[in-house]
Amino acid sequence: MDARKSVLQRTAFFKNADGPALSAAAEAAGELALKKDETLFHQGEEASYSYLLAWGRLRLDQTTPDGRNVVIRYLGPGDLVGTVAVLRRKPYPATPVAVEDGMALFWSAAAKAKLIAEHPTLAANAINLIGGRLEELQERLQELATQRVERRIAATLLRMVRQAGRRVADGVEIPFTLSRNEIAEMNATTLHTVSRTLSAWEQEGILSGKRSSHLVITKPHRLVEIAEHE
Amino acid sequence: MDARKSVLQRTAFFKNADGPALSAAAEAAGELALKKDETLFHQGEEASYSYLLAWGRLRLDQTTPDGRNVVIRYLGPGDLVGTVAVLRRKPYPATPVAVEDGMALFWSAAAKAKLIAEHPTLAANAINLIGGRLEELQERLQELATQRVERRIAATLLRMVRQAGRRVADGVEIPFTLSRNEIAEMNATTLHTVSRTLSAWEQEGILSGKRSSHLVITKPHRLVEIAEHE
DNA sequence: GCGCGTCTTTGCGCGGGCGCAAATTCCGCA
DNA sequence: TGCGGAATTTGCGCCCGCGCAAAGACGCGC
Repeated sequence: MDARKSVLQRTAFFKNADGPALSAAAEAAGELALKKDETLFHQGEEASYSYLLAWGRLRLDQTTPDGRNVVIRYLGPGDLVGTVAVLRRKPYPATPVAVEDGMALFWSAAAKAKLIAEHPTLAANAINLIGGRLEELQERLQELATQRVERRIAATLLRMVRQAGRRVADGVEIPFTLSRNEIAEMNATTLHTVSRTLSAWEQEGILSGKRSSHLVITKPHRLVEIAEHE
Repeated sequence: MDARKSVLQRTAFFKNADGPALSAAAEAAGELALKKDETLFHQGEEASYSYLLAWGRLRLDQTTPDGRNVVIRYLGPGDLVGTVAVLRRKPYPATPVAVEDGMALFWSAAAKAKLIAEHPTLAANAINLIGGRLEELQERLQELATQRVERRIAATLLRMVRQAGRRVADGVEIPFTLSRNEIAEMNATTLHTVSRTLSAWEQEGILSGKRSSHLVITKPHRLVEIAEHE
């Protein structure tokens, strides 16, 4: 239990939370081990549980009625999952899929609502987190609306670096597998176009890493130029 | 003051709020009359005030570094404006412009934070509202990513009808001026393409209303077909 | 080590919708 | 009522990026 509390304590959602809040949360929580490619829940299901990703990484997918897929965002340690749906009493709007092994804590809808109602700090933190996502989506919407594919891909990679990047010998690494298709679904384009673009960048020595090996950005400044130039 | 309370009482943000919450809110609030084309604040400014639109209608604009404009959404009576930025202590991410005369109530950042911290009901309502916007944006992102222009425009008009539509003799009216350019900026396209599309629809008798007169959708079911077909 | 399946690369052609430009219509206002 | 400016319509050509197709590379299990 104390181990769990120390996990919670490090997350943005529990930032500045007092002892009682932490204890109540830790007691009411369940734990769930996640293996790569497993899902936490499915888009459209009734929202019964709210999750907090302790470690690992998730891809949040949204499927269109006609079966196409869009990647809404990636989630990392400390991120809330399914919380908005639970608090709004609406079906989950998307499906979170593990892209690597991980672990999540979860609460029933009632427990989560109680937690937030009784601890204003948690409510404020939730608003912060959700608000941040809202603004990120607004930014992406703008990109999608005004910029061409190459710039969008550059911006997306930079965003991944910012959110999950890890320094390595020859640059910055995105520390999990990211297929061409996934990059395409993040950028409203096709895997073909992504492939062509990344090939060109590899030629220029901007990045490297094929297949299941992780992407390494060797010249982040060049990506910034592409994302911002004109 | 009581008049103000009765205004507040009807909004989603104050839903289920108890007497003390309402009184505190009403006392701390300022009032602001809005004329068409006036702005509440500007994108990039530090967020000092949080607003609640009492009546009227706003268009939320986001400008790109290179001067292009994107319409994030329209806001109607009862909507919160600038609240996320205030609570996150970040600059306003967009600019709200009045598209018709209206009135807003406003609170200082400190007053708003206090209000939410002391009244869990308000916190829950805020999460609901912000969460709803998040999900709407996810839906739009998906549309933008997977559908062609014609379907996106249809979906946008239907959304406007849902949010602000008013029944009239020959169909449903969108009760404020909506230029071709504004529709374009909502749909990541150009006013030219919007013009062509609406012209075609007018030929088919799906809708009518030119220039400064309001759009009237005469055959909403046809729009639904276009938005969903295939 | 071999073979199979999946992911990736690359070529090619086409088309949706942008960009530019000009004509036209409508509105507000004097 | 007439004028000036802004919004809208429409034409036309071109280009980005999709769609299809096929080949190639890599990884995994047997």
